[in-house]
Amino acid sequence: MATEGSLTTSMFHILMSLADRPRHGYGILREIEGRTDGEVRMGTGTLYSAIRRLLNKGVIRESSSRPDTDDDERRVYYELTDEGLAAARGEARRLGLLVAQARSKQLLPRG
Amino acid sequence: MATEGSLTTSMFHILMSLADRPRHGYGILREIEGRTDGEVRMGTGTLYSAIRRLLNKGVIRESSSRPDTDDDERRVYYELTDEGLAAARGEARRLGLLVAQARSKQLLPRG
DNA sequence: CCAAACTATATCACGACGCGATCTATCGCA
DNA sequence: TGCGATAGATCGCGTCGTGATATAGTTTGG
Repeated sequence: MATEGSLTTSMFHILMSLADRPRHGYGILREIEGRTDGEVRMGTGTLYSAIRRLLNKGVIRESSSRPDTDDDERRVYYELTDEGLAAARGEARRLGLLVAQARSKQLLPRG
Repeated sequence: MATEGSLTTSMFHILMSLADRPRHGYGILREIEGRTDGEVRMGTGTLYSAIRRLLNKGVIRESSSRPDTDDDERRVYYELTDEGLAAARGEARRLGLLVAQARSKQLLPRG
């Protein structure tokens, strides 16, 4: 839709994963699965193509920080840019409004 | 993503419009714009192609009920099916969880 | 000790979807 | 009469999600 700066659900999930700390691709996958109790399972095709697009948009970047223990040299770490944090907050705000509207339309309990 | 029965944001907006009463295409457009304070403006390309897909999915159907006043014979009215109401509630619930997660990641005020 | 499962990244092709542009036609109003 | 709003519809382009497939190192259970 013509909603400035809005993100797809996949992209928002990825930004949410990176909101608290840098993570690598596969780690993002597991964080999403864990956070959503296994309800959301992103495939690697979705993940890596979304990462490429997010890099191009400038909302994430490769991170040089790596864990001092349990590292794996194959990993590529990513982190939010300032624009990425702002984009994530904007999308969270939009979704919050959407949920409030759903509640007022009796689509949720305590509406 | 591999999230059973999930809807795109456009589709969810349309189902929300139909949650309280049947509406016609152009009416859905204006309801969305009004409900979101003009932040979301869906084009007719998005609208009518989404309506076709929602009809095919069986979540909306053409409605025979028409307003007794201020009608316009050009209009085509739509309403939610039982499956459509369930789908809208499911999506609202998923989005609510997503917003709660965003809040716990400090992406929203009062998090 | 070896196979299977897991970790990790990456690409491809297909289909679904968003979206602006464009078209046709009617309606309400000045 | 003429113009803007209402109303529905389609087209093509570009974006995106997705499963399949490939490659390869690591861990773990039997």
